[in-house]
Amino acid sequence: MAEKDTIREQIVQAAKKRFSHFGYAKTTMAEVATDCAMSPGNLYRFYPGKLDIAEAIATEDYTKHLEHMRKLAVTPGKPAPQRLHDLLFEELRRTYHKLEKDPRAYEMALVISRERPEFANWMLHEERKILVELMDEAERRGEFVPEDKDFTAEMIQAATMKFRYPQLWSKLTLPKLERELEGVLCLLLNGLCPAAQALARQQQHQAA
Amino acid sequence: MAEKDTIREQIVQAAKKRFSHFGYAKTTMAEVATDCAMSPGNLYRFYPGKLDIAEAIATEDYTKHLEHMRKLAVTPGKPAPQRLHDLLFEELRRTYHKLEKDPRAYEMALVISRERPEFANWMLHEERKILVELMDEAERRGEFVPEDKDFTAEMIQAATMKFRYPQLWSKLTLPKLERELEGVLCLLLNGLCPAAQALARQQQHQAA
DNA sequence: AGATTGAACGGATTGTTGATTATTCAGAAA
DNA sequence: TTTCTGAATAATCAACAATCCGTTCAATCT
Repeated sequence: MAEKDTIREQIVQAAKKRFSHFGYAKTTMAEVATDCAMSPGNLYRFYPGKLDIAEAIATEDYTKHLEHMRKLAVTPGKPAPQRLHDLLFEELRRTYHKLEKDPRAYEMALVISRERPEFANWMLHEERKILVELMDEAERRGEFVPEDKDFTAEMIQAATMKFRYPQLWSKLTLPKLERELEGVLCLLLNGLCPAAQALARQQQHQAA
Repeated sequence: MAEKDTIREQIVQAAKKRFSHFGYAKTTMAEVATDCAMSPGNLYRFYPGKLDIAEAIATEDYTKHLEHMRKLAVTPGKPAPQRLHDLLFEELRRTYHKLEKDPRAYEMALVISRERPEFANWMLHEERKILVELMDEAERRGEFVPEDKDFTAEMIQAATMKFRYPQLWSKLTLPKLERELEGVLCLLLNGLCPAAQALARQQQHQAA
Protein backbone atom coordinates (compact mmCIF):
# COMPACT_ATOMS: atom_id res chain seq x y z
CA MET A 1 0.00 0.00 0.00
CA ALA A 2 2.72 2.49 -0.95
CA GLU A 3 0.07 4.06 -3.19
CA LYS A 4 -2.16 4.82 -0.23
CA ASP A 5 0.67 6.46 1.70
CA THR A 6 1.53 8.65 -1.28
CA ILE A 7 -2.03 9.90 -1.38
CA ARG A 8 -2.07 10.46 2.37
CA GLU A 9 1.04 12.57 2.00
CA GLN A 10 -0.52 14.48 -0.89
CA ILE A 11 -3.54 15.25 1.27
CA VAL A 12 -1.35 16.44 4.12
CA GLN A 13 0.58 18.69 1.76
CA ALA A 14 -2.57 20.20 0.27
CA ALA A 15 -4.09 20.75 3.71
CA LYS A 16 -0.88 22.26 5.05
CA LYS A 17 -0.91 24.80 2.25
CA ARG A 18 -4.55 25.72 2.84
CA PHE A 19 -4.30 25.80 6.63
CA SER A 20 -1.27 28.04 6.62
CA HIS A 21 -2.77 30.45 4.05
CA PHE A 22 -6.37 30.68 5.22
CA GLY A 23 -6.43 29.01 8.62
CA TYR A 24 -7.88 25.74 9.82
CA ALA A 25 -11.46 26.93 10.27
CA LYS A 26 -11.66 28.70 6.93
CA THR A 27 -10.41 25.68 5.00
CA THR A 28 -13.11 23.26 3.87
CA MET A 29 -12.72 19.59 3.17
CA ALA A 30 -14.16 20.25 -0.29
CA GLU A 31 -11.27 22.59 -1.05
CA VAL A 32 -8.65 20.12 0.11
CA ALA A 33 -10.36 17.45 -1.94
CA THR A 34 -10.35 19.63 -5.04
CA ASP A 35 -6.64 20.36 -4.56
CA CYS A 36 -6.07 16.62 -4.57
CA ALA A 37 -8.34 16.13 -7.58
CA MET A 38 -10.77 13.95 -5.69
CA SER A 39 -14.21 14.18 -4.15
CA PRO A 40 -14.74 15.25 -0.53
CA GLY A 41 -16.08 11.84 0.40
CA ASN A 42 -12.95 10.14 -0.84
CA LEU A 43 -10.81 12.00 1.69
CA TYR A 44 -12.39 9.87 4.38
CA ARG A 45 -10.86 6.73 2.95
CA PHE A 46 -7.48 8.20 3.93
CA TYR A 47 -8.19 10.14 7.11
CA PRO A 48 -11.04 9.72 9.59
CA GLY A 49 -11.69 13.47 9.63
CA LYS A 50 -10.43 17.00 9.28
CA LEU A 51 -8.88 17.09 12.72
CA ASP A 52 -6.87 14.01 11.95
CA ILE A 53 -5.28 15.74 8.99
CA ALA A 54 -4.31 18.62 11.23
CA GLU A 55 -2.92 16.14 13.73
CA ALA A 56 -0.89 14.45 11.01
CA ILE A 57 0.63 17.79 10.07
CA ALA A 58 1.44 18.57 13.69
CA THR A 59 2.90 15.11 14.27
CA GLU A 60 5.16 15.34 11.24
CA ASP A 61 6.34 18.76 12.34
CA TYR A 62 6.92 17.85 15.96
CA THR A 63 8.70 14.64 15.05
CA LYS A 64 11.31 16.62 13.14
CA HIS A 65 11.67 18.90 16.13
CA LEU A 66 12.13 15.91 18.44
CA GLU A 67 15.02 14.61 16.36
CA HIS A 68 16.72 17.95 16.75
CA MET A 69 16.08 17.95 20.48
CA ARG A 70 17.43 14.43 20.83
CA LYS A 71 20.70 15.55 19.27
CA LEU A 72 20.95 18.43 21.73
CA ALA A 73 20.30 16.07 24.63
CA VAL A 74 23.34 13.92 23.96
CA THR A 75 25.76 16.35 22.30
CA PRO A 76 29.26 15.17 23.13
CA GLY A 77 31.59 17.65 24.77
CA LYS A 78 28.91 19.58 26.58
CA PRO A 79 28.22 19.09 30.28
CA ALA A 80 24.77 17.93 31.26
CA PRO A 81 23.57 21.27 32.70
CA GLN A 82 24.51 22.90 29.41
CA ARG A 83 22.63 20.27 27.44
CA LEU A 84 19.54 20.71 29.58
CA HIS A 85 19.83 24.45 29.11
CA ASP A 86 20.07 24.12 25.33
CA LEU A 87 17.12 21.76 25.26
CA LEU A 88 14.77 23.95 27.28
CA PHE A 89 15.78 27.12 25.48
CA GLU A 90 15.29 25.48 22.12
CA GLU A 91 11.80 24.41 23.14
CA LEU A 92 10.94 27.90 24.39
CA ARG A 93 12.25 29.68 21.32
CA ARG A 94 10.64 27.28 18.90
CA THR A 95 7.13 27.55 20.31
CA TYR A 96 7.48 31.27 20.92
CA HIS A 97 8.42 32.06 17.36
CA LYS A 98 5.98 29.61 15.88
CA LEU A 99 3.01 30.95 17.78
CA GLU A 100 4.12 34.56 17.75
CA LYS A 101 4.65 35.22 14.09
CA ASP A 102 2.02 32.90 12.76
CA PRO A 103 -1.62 33.26 13.84
CA ARG A 104 -2.47 30.18 11.75
CA ALA A 105 -0.12 28.01 13.77
CA TYR A 106 -1.60 29.48 16.93
CA GLU A 107 -5.12 28.61 15.75
CA MET A 108 -4.11 25.04 14.98
CA ALA A 109 -2.38 24.66 18.32
CA LEU A 110 -5.52 25.85 20.08
CA VAL A 111 -7.83 23.56 18.13
CA ILE A 112 -5.68 20.49 18.57
CA SER A 113 -5.04 21.02 22.26
CA ARG A 114 -8.74 21.62 22.87
CA GLU A 115 -10.11 18.83 20.69
CA ARG A 116 -7.30 16.31 21.13
CA PRO A 117 -5.82 16.74 24.59
CA GLU A 118 -4.08 13.39 24.25
CA PHE A 119 -1.90 14.95 21.57
CA ALA A 120 -0.43 17.39 24.07
CA ASN A 121 0.15 14.44 26.37
CA TRP A 122 1.96 12.63 23.62
CA MET A 123 4.24 15.62 23.06
CA LEU A 124 5.05 15.84 26.75
CA HIS A 125 5.68 12.13 26.85
CA GLU A 126 8.09 12.25 23.91
CA GLU A 127 9.96 15.16 25.37
CA ARG A 128 10.18 13.33 28.67
CA LYS A 129 11.82 10.41 26.92
CA ILE A 130 14.47 12.81 25.66
CA LEU A 131 15.02 14.22 29.12
CA VAL A 132 15.54 10.67 30.35
CA GLU A 133 18.04 10.06 27.56
CA LEU A 134 19.85 13.20 28.64
CA MET A 135 20.05 11.87 32.19
CA ASP A 136 21.13 8.42 31.02
CA GLU A 137 23.94 10.07 29.15
CA ALA A 138 24.76 12.17 32.21
CA GLU A 139 24.94 9.04 34.30
CA ARG A 140 27.22 7.38 31.78
CA ARG A 141 29.53 10.39 32.01
CA GLY A 142 29.20 10.62 35.78
CA GLU A 143 27.63 14.07 35.77
CA PHE A 144 24.19 13.61 37.44
CA VAL A 145 22.55 10.61 38.92
CA PRO A 146 18.92 11.37 39.73
CA GLU A 147 17.36 8.45 41.56
CA ASP A 148 14.20 8.14 39.50
CA LYS A 149 14.89 9.62 36.09
CA ASP A 150 11.34 9.36 34.83
CA PHE A 151 9.99 11.14 37.85
CA THR A 152 12.69 13.78 37.64
CA ALA A 153 11.84 14.39 34.00
CA GLU A 154 8.22 14.89 34.96
CA MET A 155 9.20 17.41 37.62
CA ILE A 156 11.43 19.33 35.23
CA GLN A 157 8.46 19.59 32.90
CA ALA A 158 6.16 20.71 35.69
CA ALA A 159 8.58 23.43 36.76
CA THR A 160 9.03 24.70 33.20
CA MET A 161 5.35 24.60 32.18
CA LYS A 162 5.26 28.35 31.91
CA PHE A 163 7.86 28.25 29.14
CA ARG A 164 6.27 25.48 27.17
CA TYR A 165 3.10 27.35 26.15
CA PRO A 166 4.41 30.87 26.73
CA GLN A 167 1.62 32.87 25.16
CA LEU A 168 -1.15 30.93 26.81
CA TRP A 169 0.08 31.94 30.26
CA SER A 170 1.44 35.38 30.03
CA LYS A 171 2.10 38.17 27.61
CA LEU A 172 5.80 38.26 28.41
CA THR A 173 8.29 39.04 25.67
CA LEU A 174 10.88 36.49 24.64
CA PRO A 175 13.79 38.21 26.44
CA LYS A 176 11.84 38.26 29.71
CA LEU A 177 10.88 34.63 29.28
CA GLU A 178 14.50 33.72 28.59
CA ARG A 179 15.65 35.55 31.70
CA GLU A 180 13.09 33.68 33.79
CA LEU A 181 13.91 30.33 32.29
CA GLU A 182 17.58 30.99 33.01
CA GLY A 183 16.72 31.68 36.64
CA VAL A 184 14.45 28.67 37.05
CA LEU A 185 17.00 26.40 35.46
CA CYS A 186 19.65 27.69 37.83
CA LEU A 187 17.40 26.94 40.79
CA LEU A 188 16.62 23.48 39.44
CA LEU A 189 20.27 22.66 38.95
CA ASN A 190 21.66 24.05 42.15
CA GLY A 191 18.80 24.23 44.59
CA LEU A 192 18.14 26.86 47.20
CA CYS A 193 20.36 25.50 49.96
CA PRO A 194 23.55 27.49 50.42
CA ALA A 195 25.75 24.44 50.90
CA ALA A 196 24.41 22.92 47.73
CA GLN A 197 25.01 26.18 45.92
CA ALA A 198 28.57 26.40 47.16
CA LEU A 199 29.28 22.90 45.97
CA ALA A 200 27.68 23.57 42.64
CA ARG A 201 29.94 26.57 42.25
CA GLN A 202 33.00 24.48 43.07
CA GLN A 203 32.01 21.97 40.41
CA GLN A 204 31.57 24.68 37.85
CA HIS A 205 35.05 25.98 38.63
CA GLN A 206 36.53 22.53 38.34
CA ALA A 207 34.83 22.06 34.98
CA ALA A 208 36.21 25.41 33.77
CA MET B 1 -15.92 60.18 55.07
CA ALA B 2 -16.60 57.23 57.41
CA GLU B 3 -20.15 57.33 56.04
CA LYS B 4 -18.99 56.70 52.50
CA ASP B 5 -16.88 53.72 53.55
CA THR B 6 -19.83 52.20 55.40
CA ILE B 7 -21.93 52.37 52.25
CA ARG B 8 -19.11 50.93 50.16
CA GLU B 9 -18.93 48.02 52.56
CA GLN B 10 -22.70 47.59 52.41
CA ILE B 11 -22.54 47.44 48.62
CA VAL B 12 -19.76 44.85 48.74
CA GLN B 13 -21.76 42.72 51.16
CA ALA B 14 -24.91 42.87 49.04
CA ALA B 15 -22.98 42.07 45.87
CA LYS B 16 -21.11 39.22 47.55
CA LYS B 17 -24.41 37.63 48.51
CA ARG B 18 -25.83 38.00 45.00
CA PHE B 19 -22.67 36.88 43.21
CA SER B 20 -22.29 33.77 45.33
CA HIS B 21 -25.96 32.78 44.95
CA PHE B 22 -26.64 33.59 41.31
CA GLY B 23 -23.24 34.26 39.79
CA TYR B 24 -21.57 37.43 38.56
CA ALA B 25 -23.21 37.57 35.13
CA LYS B 26 -26.72 36.86 36.41
CA THR B 27 -26.55 39.60 39.01
CA THR B 28 -27.67 43.03 37.83
CA MET B 29 -26.58 46.37 39.20
CA ALA B 30 -30.27 47.19 39.72
CA GLU B 31 -30.58 44.22 42.07
CA VAL B 32 -27.55 45.20 44.09
CA ALA B 33 -28.89 48.75 44.26
CA THR B 34 -32.28 47.55 45.49
CA ASP B 35 -30.60 45.44 48.16
CA CYS B 36 -28.87 48.60 49.34
CA ALA B 37 -32.08 50.63 49.11
CA MET B 38 -30.71 52.95 46.50
CA SER B 39 -31.02 53.62 42.79
CA PRO B 40 -28.73 51.93 40.27
CA GLY B 41 -27.16 55.22 39.29
CA ASN B 42 -26.16 55.94 42.85
CA LEU B 43 -23.92 52.87 42.97
CA TYR B 44 -21.58 54.66 40.62
CA ARG B 45 -20.83 57.30 43.22
CA PHE B 46 -19.22 54.52 45.26
CA TYR B 47 -17.70 52.24 42.66
CA PRO B 48 -16.71 53.01 39.08
CA GLY B 49 -18.43 49.87 37.82
CA LYS B 50 -19.60 46.33 38.38
CA LEU B 51 -16.16 44.84 37.89
CA ASP B 52 -14.72 47.09 40.56
CA ILE B 53 -17.19 45.68 43.07
CA ALA B 54 -16.07 42.17 42.17
CA GLU B 55 -12.48 43.28 42.50
CA ALA B 56 -13.18 44.73 45.95
CA ILE B 57 -14.63 41.39 47.05
CA ALA B 58 -11.64 39.52 45.70
CA THR B 59 -9.20 41.93 47.29
CA GLU B 60 -10.83 41.62 50.70
CA ASP B 61 -10.79 37.84 50.41
CA TYR B 62 -7.20 37.57 49.22
CA THR B 63 -5.96 39.99 51.84
CA LYS B 64 -7.23 37.68 54.59
CA HIS B 65 -5.51 34.79 52.84
CA LEU B 66 -2.26 36.75 52.67
CA GLU B 67 -2.27 37.30 56.43
CA HIS B 68 -2.55 33.57 56.91
CA MET B 69 0.26 32.95 54.45
CA ARG B 70 2.48 35.50 56.17
CA LYS B 71 2.11 33.61 59.43
CA LEU B 72 3.13 30.37 57.73
CA ALA B 73 6.17 32.06 56.22
CA VAL B 74 7.70 32.99 59.56
CA THR B 75 6.38 30.26 61.89
CA PRO B 76 8.99 29.80 64.60
CA GLY B 77 10.36 26.33 65.16
CA LYS B 78 9.99 25.20 61.56
CA PRO B 79 12.95 25.06 59.18
CA ALA B 80 12.76 27.19 56.08
CA PRO B 81 12.17 24.33 53.61
CA GLN B 82 9.23 23.24 55.71
CA ARG B 83 7.82 26.76 55.77
CA LEU B 84 8.15 27.07 52.00
CA HIS B 85 6.44 23.71 51.66
CA ASP B 86 3.54 24.77 53.87
CA LEU B 87 3.18 28.03 52.01
CA LEU B 88 3.03 26.51 48.55
CA PHE B 89 0.73 23.69 49.59
CA GLU B 90 -1.61 26.10 51.31
CA GLU B 91 -1.80 28.15 48.13
CA LEU B 92 -2.47 25.08 46.01
CA ARG B 93 -5.16 23.67 48.28
CA ARG B 94 -6.90 26.99 48.74
CA THR B 95 -7.31 27.76 45.07
CA TYR B 96 -8.08 24.16 44.22
CA HIS B 97 -10.91 23.91 46.70
CA LYS B 98 -12.23 27.37 46.01
CA LEU B 99 -12.43 26.84 42.26
CA GLU B 100 -13.40 23.19 42.45
CA LYS B 101 -16.43 23.23 44.69
CA ASP B 102 -17.73 26.64 43.76
CA PRO B 103 -18.56 27.44 40.12
CA ARG B 104 -19.44 31.01 41.16
CA ALA B 105 -15.93 31.58 42.46
CA TYR B 106 -14.56 30.07 39.27
CA GLU B 107 -16.68 32.43 37.16
CA MET B 108 -15.47 35.44 39.11
CA ALA B 109 -11.86 34.34 38.88
CA LEU B 110 -12.21 33.99 35.10
CA VAL B 111 -13.86 37.38 34.67
CA ILE B 112 -11.38 39.23 36.85
CA SER B 113 -8.31 37.61 35.35
CA ARG B 114 -9.58 38.29 31.83
CA GLU B 115 -10.83 41.84 32.37
CA ARG B 116 -8.31 42.96 34.99
CA PRO B 117 -5.00 41.22 34.38
CA GLU B 118 -3.27 43.68 36.72
CA PHE B 119 -5.17 42.11 39.58
CA ALA B 120 -3.40 38.79 39.03
CA ASN B 121 -0.14 40.72 38.94
CA TRP B 122 -0.98 42.31 42.26
CA MET B 123 -1.62 38.90 43.80
CA LEU B 124 1.68 37.55 42.54
CA HIS B 125 3.45 40.65 43.79
CA GLU B 126 1.98 40.31 47.28
CA GLU B 127 2.84 36.65 47.45
CA ARG B 128 6.37 37.44 46.34
CA LYS B 129 6.72 39.84 49.25
CA ILE B 130 5.84 36.97 51.56
CA LEU B 131 8.41 34.72 49.93
CA VAL B 132 11.01 37.42 50.50
CA GLU B 133 9.97 37.64 54.16
CA LEU B 134 10.40 33.90 54.40
CA MET B 135 13.92 34.21 53.02
CA ASP B 136 14.74 37.17 55.28
CA GLU B 137 13.72 35.03 58.21
CA ALA B 138 15.77 32.13 56.84
CA GLU B 139 18.77 34.41 56.58
CA ARG B 140 18.28 35.58 60.16
CA ARG B 141 18.28 31.96 61.28
CA GLY B 142 21.15 31.02 59.02
CA GLU B 143 19.17 28.53 56.94
CA PHE B 144 19.29 29.86 53.37
CA VAL B 145 21.01 32.82 51.88
CA PRO B 146 19.87 33.36 48.31
CA GLU B 147 21.85 36.14 46.71
CA ASP B 148 18.98 38.12 45.25
CA LYS B 149 15.86 37.31 47.24
CA ASP B 150 13.46 39.19 45.01
CA PHE B 151 14.70 37.42 41.94
CA THR B 152 14.63 34.07 43.70
CA ALA B 153 11.03 34.65 44.76
CA GLU B 154 10.15 35.37 41.14
CA MET B 155 11.80 32.14 40.04
CA ILE B 156 9.99 30.11 42.68
CA GLN B 157 6.74 31.53 41.38
CA ALA B 158 7.66 30.76 37.79
CA ALA B 159 8.50 27.17 38.65
CA THR B 160 5.26 26.66 40.55
CA MET B 161 2.93 28.40 38.07
CA LYS B 162 1.22 25.15 37.29
CA PHE B 163 0.03 24.87 40.88
CA ARG B 164 -1.21 28.39 41.22
CA TYR B 165 -4.11 28.15 38.76
CA PRO B 166 -4.44 24.37 38.75
CA GLN B 167 -7.69 23.99 36.87
CA LEU B 168 -6.80 26.45 34.15
CA TRP B 169 -3.83 24.32 33.09
CA SER B 170 -4.68 20.75 33.60
CA LYS B 171 -7.44 18.50 34.76
CA LEU B 172 -5.26 16.82 37.37
CA THR B 173 -6.79 15.80 40.67
CA LEU B 174 -5.58 17.34 43.89
CA PRO B 175 -3.55 14.29 44.98
CA LYS B 176 -1.68 14.24 41.68
CA LEU B 177 -1.05 17.96 41.90
CA GLU B 178 0.24 17.54 45.44
CA ARG B 179 2.58 14.77 44.38
CA GLU B 180 3.95 16.95 41.60
CA LEU B 181 4.35 19.98 43.79
CA GLU B 182 6.21 17.83 46.31
CA GLY B 183 8.59 16.71 43.57
CA VAL B 184 9.15 20.18 42.15
CA LEU B 185 9.76 21.60 45.58
CA CYS B 186 12.31 18.90 46.27
CA LEU B 187 14.12 19.75 43.04
CA LEU B 188 14.03 23.46 43.87
CA LEU B 189 15.44 22.91 47.32
CA ASN B 190 18.11 20.41 46.51
CA GLY B 191 18.88 20.81 42.86
CA LEU B 192 19.76 18.13 40.38
CA CYS B 193 23.47 17.81 41.11
CA PRO B 194 24.35 14.70 43.04
CA ALA B 195 26.85 16.41 45.30
CA ALA B 196 24.32 19.05 46.19
CA GLN B 197 21.78 16.34 46.86
CA ALA B 198 24.14 14.44 49.09
CA LEU B 199 24.86 17.57 51.06
CA ALA B 200 21.19 18.40 51.34
CA ARG B 201 20.58 14.92 52.71
CA GLN B 202 23.33 15.37 55.28
CA GLN B 203 21.77 18.61 56.40
CA GLN B 204 18.38 16.99 56.76
CA HIS B 205 19.89 14.28 58.93
CA GLN B 206 21.63 16.84 61.08
CA ALA B 207 18.37 18.72 61.52
CA ALA B 208 16.53 15.51 62.48
C1' DA C 1 -15.26 -7.06 -6.65
C1' DG C 2 -13.16 -2.39 -4.95
C1' DA C 3 -12.68 2.51 -5.72
C1' DT C 4 -14.92 6.83 -6.18
C1' DT C 5 -18.49 10.07 -6.41
C1' DG C 6 -21.66 13.72 -4.95
C1' DA C 7 -26.09 14.45 -3.13
C1' DA C 8 -28.20 14.35 1.44
C1' DC C 9 -28.05 14.74 6.57
C1' DG C 10 -27.36 17.10 10.71
C1' DG C 11 -24.40 19.63 13.77
C1' DA C 12 -22.13 23.78 13.98
C1' DT C 13 -21.57 28.54 12.64
C1' DT C 14 -23.03 32.97 11.20
C1' DG C 15 -26.03 36.84 10.88
C1' DT C 16 -30.01 39.24 12.53
C1' DT C 17 -33.29 40.89 15.63
C1' DG C 18 -35.14 42.03 20.07
C1' DA C 19 -34.44 42.28 24.86
C1' DT C 20 -31.51 43.02 28.82
C1' DT C 21 -28.53 45.63 31.43
C1' DA C 22 -24.28 48.51 32.59
C1' DT C 23 -23.56 53.15 32.61
C1' DT C 24 -24.63 58.13 32.12
C1' DC C 25 -26.67 62.42 33.12
C1' DA C 26 -30.27 65.96 33.32
C1' DG C 27 -32.89 67.18 36.65
C1' DA C 28 -35.41 66.44 41.37
C1' DA C 29 -34.86 66.29 46.31
C1' DA C 30 -32.54 67.49 50.55
C1' DT D 1 -24.78 73.18 46.96
C1' DT D 2 -24.55 68.32 47.39
C1' DT D 3 -26.94 63.95 47.09
C1' DC D 4 -29.63 61.07 44.73
C1' DT D 5 -32.93 59.45 41.19
C1' DG D 6 -34.64 57.10 37.11
C1' DA D 7 -35.30 57.56 32.36
C1' DA D 8 -32.18 57.58 28.18
C1' DT D 9 -28.25 55.45 25.90
C1' DA D 10 -25.27 52.23 24.21
C1' DA D 11 -23.21 47.96 24.63
C1' DT D 12 -23.92 43.17 25.33
C1' DC D 13 -26.51 39.02 25.27
C1' DA D 14 -30.02 35.49 23.91
C1' DA D 15 -32.86 33.45 20.64
C1' DC D 16 -33.93 32.36 16.28
C1' DA D 17 -33.16 31.68 11.13
C1' DA D 18 -30.40 30.78 7.49
C1' DT D 19 -26.41 29.00 5.80
C1' DC D 20 -22.36 26.36 5.68
C1' DC D 21 -19.59 22.40 5.93
C1' DG D 22 -17.91 17.93 7.92
C1' DT D 23 -19.36 13.50 7.36
C1' DT D 24 -21.98 9.56 5.50
C1' DC D 25 -23.69 6.42 2.14
C1' DA D 26 -26.43 4.76 -1.80
C1' DA D 27 -25.38 4.81 -6.43
C1' DT D 28 -21.88 4.86 -10.22
C1' DC D 29 -17.77 3.79 -12.34
C1' DT D 30 -13.53 0.82 -13.33
